[in-house]
Amino acid sequence: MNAPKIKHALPVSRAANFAVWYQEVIAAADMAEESGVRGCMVIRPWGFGIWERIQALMDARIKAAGVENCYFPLFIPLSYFAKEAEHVDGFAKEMAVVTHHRLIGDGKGGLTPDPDARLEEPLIVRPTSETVIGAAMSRWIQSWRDLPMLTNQWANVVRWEMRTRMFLRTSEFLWQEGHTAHADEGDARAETMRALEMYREFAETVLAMPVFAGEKPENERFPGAVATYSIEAMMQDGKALQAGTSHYLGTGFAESMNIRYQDKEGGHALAHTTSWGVSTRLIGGVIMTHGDDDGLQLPPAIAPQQVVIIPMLRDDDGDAAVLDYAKVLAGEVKALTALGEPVRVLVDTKATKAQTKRWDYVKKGAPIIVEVGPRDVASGNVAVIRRDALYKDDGKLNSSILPRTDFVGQVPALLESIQSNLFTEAAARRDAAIVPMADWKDVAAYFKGSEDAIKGWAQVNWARPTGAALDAVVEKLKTLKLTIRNAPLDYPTPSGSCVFTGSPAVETILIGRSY
RNA sequence: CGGGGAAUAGCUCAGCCCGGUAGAGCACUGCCUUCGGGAGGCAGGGGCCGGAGGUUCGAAUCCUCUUUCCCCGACCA
Repeated sequence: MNAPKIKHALPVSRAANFAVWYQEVIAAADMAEESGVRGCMVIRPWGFGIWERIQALMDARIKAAGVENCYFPLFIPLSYFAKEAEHVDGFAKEMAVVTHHRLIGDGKGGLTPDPDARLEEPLIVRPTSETVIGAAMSRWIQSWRDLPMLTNQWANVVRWEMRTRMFLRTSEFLWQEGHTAHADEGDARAETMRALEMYREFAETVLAMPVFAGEKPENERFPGAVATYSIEAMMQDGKALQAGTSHYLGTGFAESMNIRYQDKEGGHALAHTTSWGVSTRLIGGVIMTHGDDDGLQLPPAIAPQQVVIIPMLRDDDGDAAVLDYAKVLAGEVKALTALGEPVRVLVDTKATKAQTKRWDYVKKGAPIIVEVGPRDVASGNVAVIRRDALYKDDGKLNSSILPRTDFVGQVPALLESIQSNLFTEAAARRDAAIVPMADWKDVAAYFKGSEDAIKGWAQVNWARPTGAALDAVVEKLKTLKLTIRNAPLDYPTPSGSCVFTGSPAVETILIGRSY
């Protein structure tokens, strides 16, 4: 092996320190930064641009399913929360509470909540909106004719997490929460699965992030849910990321929020509700799925700019011609369609050095970077860099010179190929890191003392133990910092016995470390 | 909530032990030479040293109080 020496764009590699590398990508790509407010981040234009792409494409899918967007208040009366016991237990420890509505001077030049302005009933800053939306549904739903009621909101929520990491777990995060009410269990469960499949398809085709859609074990259920499903992605360090969830809530929330309807026979019945969401965590998933030692790599579908044109300006008389050439090129590319949408192209005319810009966009993960200089103006060429093929075999930057018209003709295919390459590579990495195991001893030996090694997941048979038996399993896993990720829906029913209980297995589960 | 740090220029930090005119690198501004793997030279701009008290002729530095953030553990999209 004599691997060529490559000068990478980031000071830290994934192999050297994955956690530091992750932070470095976010900083180098100008995605987000610490805000000075505990656990809360400032999302910068490039990072927010990615979120806007996610929003646009997810929102289209949500609307296509007949779900309507609405908006509910940021504040939830404490009493709403108290109605659903399990739910409040699950969230009580991590909620921000508003207790006053006015400040007064503290006599020392500062401000303090006015004791006379204490709220009669404290308000919770929403950690999720089942309860307020449930209260609204209670008003909106009278008859079987009102069902199903399919709503969604794009919002920020707050969970007072102890430990935060940008995009993965922040005190405040942005998400979409779907809330639906149905006449019966069958219809509600169908909606739960519909949302789960929507997330699976979105993760794989839009984010190029392979995931397993499956059911979470009982101990990992959303507080108050009857069944919780997730999509689970594997990051490049082998850890799992829960990238989206869909819950069948049964009639528990309907009971506590009084969501009842009159059925065709004139009787009264409780609605069956669901909720489902994905958050800005998806961006963290994209970073850890596709990022490399040169920074972020964006799937073209969510890249704020898919083609970035960098004019090589020298601050002389030749600049005007280079700029004109770049603008003509941009116009040609903009007129194209790729992945079903007009191609997003940027001519970066900022008065900084072209070389600096090139590496800036490498770190930001722009799929295609095009450099045009005086030589290209003269020859009718462009210099093209594919972010997913940055280096040649000899370790040199892989910049290919193409006639401009040839390049323009190739753009849609190029973007589509980058999109599918990213998925293929990620899927290969993930599949190589999933090991089927037949015995608990094997699992323990495999994961023992491997804090830093990329171990991925174990795939084992499972008998769905409950109660004390399940608790024992969870404890056992905890000693190795492992959790059950989910039981993938597309795994066939196994024939062997459960690695934990020895009972006949009913499904196959994935076990791994997680974020 | 337990255990560690840290707070000084836009950023990363030094200075503090041993009080005496506020520092470096990067970034930024200007000029010159460069330019397709992230350039170099010269000259500049920029600070209430987290906040409040105290000790002292004099405090970034010593003392007291306070606020906030970051990292490591139990909870989570």
